[in-house]
Amino acid sequence: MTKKRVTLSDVARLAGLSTSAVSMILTGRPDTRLSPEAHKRVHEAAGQLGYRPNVAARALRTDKTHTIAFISDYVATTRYASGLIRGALEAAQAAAHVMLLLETGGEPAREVQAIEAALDRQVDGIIFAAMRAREVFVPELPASTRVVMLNGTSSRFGLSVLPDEFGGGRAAVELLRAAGITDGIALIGHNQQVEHGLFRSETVSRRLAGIHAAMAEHGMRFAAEESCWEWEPHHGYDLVRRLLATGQPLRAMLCLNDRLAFGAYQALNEAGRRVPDDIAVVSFDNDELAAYLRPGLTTVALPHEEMGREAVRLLLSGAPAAEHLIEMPVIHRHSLPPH
Amino acid sequence: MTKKRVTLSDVARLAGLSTSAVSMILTGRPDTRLSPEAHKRVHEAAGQLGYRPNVAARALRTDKTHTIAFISDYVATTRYASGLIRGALEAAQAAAHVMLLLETGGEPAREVQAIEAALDRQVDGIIFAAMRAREVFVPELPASTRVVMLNGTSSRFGLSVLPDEFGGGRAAVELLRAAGITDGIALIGHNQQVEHGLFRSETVSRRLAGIHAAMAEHGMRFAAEESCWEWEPHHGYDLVRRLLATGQPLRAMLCLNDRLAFGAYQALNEAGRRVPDDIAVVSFDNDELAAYLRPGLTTVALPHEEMGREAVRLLLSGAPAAEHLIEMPVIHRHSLPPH
DNA sequence: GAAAAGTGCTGAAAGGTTTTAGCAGATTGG
DNA sequence: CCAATCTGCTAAAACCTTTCAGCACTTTTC
Repeated sequence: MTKKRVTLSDVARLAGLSTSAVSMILTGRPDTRLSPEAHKRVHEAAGQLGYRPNVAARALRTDKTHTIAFISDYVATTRYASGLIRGALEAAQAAAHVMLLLETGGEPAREVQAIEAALDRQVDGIIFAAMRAREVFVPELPASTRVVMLNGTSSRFGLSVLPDEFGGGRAAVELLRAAGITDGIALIGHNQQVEHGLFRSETVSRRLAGIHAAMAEHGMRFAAEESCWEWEPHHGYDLVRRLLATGQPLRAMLCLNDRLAFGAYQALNEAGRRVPDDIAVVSFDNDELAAYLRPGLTTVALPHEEMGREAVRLLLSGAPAAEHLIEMPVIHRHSLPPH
Repeated sequence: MTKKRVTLSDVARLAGLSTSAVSMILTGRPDTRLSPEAHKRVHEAAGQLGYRPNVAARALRTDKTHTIAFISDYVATTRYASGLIRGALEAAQAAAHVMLLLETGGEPAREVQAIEAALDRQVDGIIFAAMRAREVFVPELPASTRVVMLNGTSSRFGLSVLPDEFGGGRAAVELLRAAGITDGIALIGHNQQVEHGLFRSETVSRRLAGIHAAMAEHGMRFAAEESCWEWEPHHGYDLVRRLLATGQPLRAMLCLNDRLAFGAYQALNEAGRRVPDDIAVVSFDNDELAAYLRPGLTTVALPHEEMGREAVRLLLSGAPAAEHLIEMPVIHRHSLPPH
């Protein structure tokens, strides 16, 4: 019933060698001088017994666990999380590592607990993920611990992975231009406070900066800028309804995220305006929603999976502190008129 | 720079006791006879040094790691995953455990790898989660390993957690009755094959069984049953469009999931039918979508978080093999007429 | 009043691995 | 031919914890 695990010394016994020899051969140390014959015997014995090294024992000796910790503030509240997690998981698996998932709810006390839990298990590195990009508080940590910030920044840890929001902002404007739309554009979700960095995330202000840079470059101006604090569908709905009621002529809506765009669709629909013929819509994030809308929403995607992958690559590669920007690809669907 | 970790013997030295004594005191063994004085000194020393036990060393000795593995076929493809994961994470944390996340893509080879990776780390138990409830293939495993199936079943492991789909199906029908709707109901997404268990998941057929049981009980019959294989928004859209074109009088749509309902809304909208006044909609899952629709979609929720929580509770409690059904709560929004 | 149980603690073993130092014999360099 | 180097391998230490057996008494039990 309770089959004992097969250990190094079992293999050694079967191969007729010492455990040291077996260890060296199995771990593939380069400078070893053991005979090819010995190698063969050991591998055969290991295979035959189905030997698997005991990670705890190995960790004790080497301080390496082939395990990383993914500590995030929220995992489920936002659909964004799963992309980051999946990307990270994929890269970890590719590097033969395993991933510990920890959630803190953004509470400092739980952050400390999570870090301790991770450190106790001697993880090889920690990824700190924020679901909304922001400056993140990170508790005290031994200097030797490798850390990368994912979708967030920290003054203490310079190695971070962020979406290239500035480029994404530009891309959205270029999309409109390419469709021949240079005026009658409304910006939905814009928020004055954001630009001044008083409240919201760093990345959103970069998104706006990219948008404004591209507009200025081509001498374009928004026909309207509608602000709101939160970016949920009903905010988009309210904003666009109000905007349409003004009777102002409009050719496009540039929504700051897909949920706002979703609300915008609802309002446009109610008003009998057809997308994209009467009015075009461009947005950000590539939420799951975007594909469900009719017509499909053209949007500048948050490259969550790629960000997750890059984060663990950086973590494991020993890269120096730097800010890594991941391109935001545009997802072409049908909310822009063909050109 | 490289501060060495503080170890048990550091604490022992400071407290003026042996490591054994310190170990006993710190692990809080009940039968120990060490003096209160000693307890005090040890706790003080440990606190002062910031001692944290080395989990690897402990695991080596005790075979307990306070770590569980969550092995799922897909984590990100479906939004369902995050609920399961969050629930599991929450319960694990509450029990001072930590969770390893592994993904297999449903491929047997990767399943084997995932299990080995977990076993190598001597996890205290494994949760096998399926994103679509189904019979799951689980590779060979030492008999001593505790396993619970989450949102799926396995012939080999009888301990499983599933949504109470039968009850959920009944609840949906009761919802319609309570709103005074007993005829003119269309079932959207129904699939003949499903009921015969030829293809799709066990749980979906239970959902249908619950629906039909409740209908039969009240002598109700569907005015229409529209079938399709996949349950994405555009399927719902097509189905409902076709159905409306028949001109058949209808009072409600019972959609088998929220994405179908989403498509149904689009088709109803286009046809100028108003929800819930002209026609009511009830659905299943409580997808994120459901809250975004206007009017909000009343739906019978998949209790993913609670399922995740229950799974780790069962895993850690040593419960015997059994099928645990979690109630599907109805989420009242505004797609049914008030009564 | 002898055996048993209690007291407060310690030394050593065990758990499975990696790594360092080293051992005897063979080969090479000068 | 002596020393140095190479060769193929092993013994033992180290990593940090938990647990078992015991020590040298004192107290209780019948």
